[in-house]
Amino acid sequence: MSATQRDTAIVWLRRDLRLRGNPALAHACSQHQRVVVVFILDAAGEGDRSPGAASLAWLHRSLQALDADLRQRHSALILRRGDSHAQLQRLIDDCQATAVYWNRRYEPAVRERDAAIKQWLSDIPGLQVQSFNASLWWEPWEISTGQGKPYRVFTPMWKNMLENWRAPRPEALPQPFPALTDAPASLTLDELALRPQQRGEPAWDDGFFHARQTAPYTLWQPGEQGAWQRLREFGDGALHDYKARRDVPASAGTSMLSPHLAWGEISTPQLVSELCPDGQPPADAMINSFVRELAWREFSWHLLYHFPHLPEQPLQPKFTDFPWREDDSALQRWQRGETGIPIVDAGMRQLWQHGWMHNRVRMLVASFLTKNLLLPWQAGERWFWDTLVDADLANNSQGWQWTAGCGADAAPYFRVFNPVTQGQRFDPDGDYVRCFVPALARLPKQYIHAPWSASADTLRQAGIEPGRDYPMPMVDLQRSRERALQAWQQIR
DNA sequence: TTTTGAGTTGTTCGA
DNA sequence: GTCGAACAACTCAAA
Repeated sequence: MSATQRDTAIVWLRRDLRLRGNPALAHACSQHQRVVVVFILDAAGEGDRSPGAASLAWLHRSLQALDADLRQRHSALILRRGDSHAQLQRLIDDCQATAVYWNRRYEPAVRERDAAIKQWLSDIPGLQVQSFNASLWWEPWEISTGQGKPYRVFTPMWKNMLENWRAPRPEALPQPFPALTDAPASLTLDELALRPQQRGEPAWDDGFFHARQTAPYTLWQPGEQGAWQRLREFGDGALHDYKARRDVPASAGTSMLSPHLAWGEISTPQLVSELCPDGQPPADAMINSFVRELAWREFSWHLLYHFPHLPEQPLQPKFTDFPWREDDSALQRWQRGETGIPIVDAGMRQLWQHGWMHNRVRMLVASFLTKNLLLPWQAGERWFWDTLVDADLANNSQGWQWTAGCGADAAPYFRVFNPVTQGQRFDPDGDYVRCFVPALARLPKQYIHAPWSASADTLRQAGIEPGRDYPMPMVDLQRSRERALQAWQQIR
């Protein structure tokens, strides 16, 4: 086809909200004169996994940033809402498009929807339709065990990845970027009603982005530029002590790139390319341990691809009969951070205030819910899905299954985290607890993770009346641990 | 086909 | 306080 003024490509962005390292966009810009970048809000198209409230609050700002980046290049982001196929069809007509490109997603419901859309669009004469890989280092079908089966254990997969090292080559920013003339109709960002205020709710997301940010955590900056800024800060600082510091929730020693990754403002291939520029496995131990975490993300996505029931059903079938309890009021106490276990409550309150929780604490609160309270991991997974700005179907499901012990790894049955011991080990001065549970701020550090062990005198001096200022523990840690081990015996 | 080695992130107890 | 052993059995992956 000759390149005429009407030679228009549509780039359908979803969870790849960036201009750099974006294969669909790069292809469109190199092959077509006019490029229309569209985002379609299609809740129904995601099955019962449309983004949660916290994710939507992030999405609002990410789309805002993307539009600003495009406008700087004399283009713009076109916004639509509704059924993806219907909207694409309309947009194709609106701008006489000759091509539609997008980057692949791997969530079960989305895969099904996208396959149908690809089929329908491919039947339109003269329309090119192509999908690309923008998010994964390895496609799920590109790596397997010697038997040709998908990996169900991380370490052998990581060994395979190291032995067959793949150096990603992310696409450069299209230069010059094609200006958008005769822009098709677009909704305004406010019309998508992604922020709570626009749905008539209180502005509960303020704490995510402006007010009450609590040290040592800094402001989120959604969008591609924010992602690279975060990477620079991490690369200049915490990365060099990553192995030890990543476990200390009070020190912000993790990359905090997860929401940027979840929305594709930056991608694993880009990160690997930045961190391993010589095209070899990292020689540096710190970089190695961080890249290994990125490989875990790959592992999770591969698992979701090969086992699409991962978000709902335990990977190990014997757990179908596990005697989970049903207790809505206990679930609610956990959700609100009122369990009476300081580090658990600190984590749940951090989640509520910031839309994010430190990784180590995620394990602790998940272990507490599934082992000490014996509540189903699916209930925790759903809460995280709604409250995390980095909610990611594969990582969230995989992580919860791992903690519950029904997932893909050799979790010994006896691994039940003790939140007091863990608090003492990873938050020795209690800074993290003090930060998110201010009622305990004046308690000396030897009691901060177990206020019930402090004398009445000590509590009084710290200004704490148990049950009024801070709840009594909702379960006995020792007894609930034993109950969990007994429950495990039942399905052995 | 069979065998062998190994498996992210832990806790508790007793010396 | 520190340290090593016990805590089950199973599944996965590779030889």
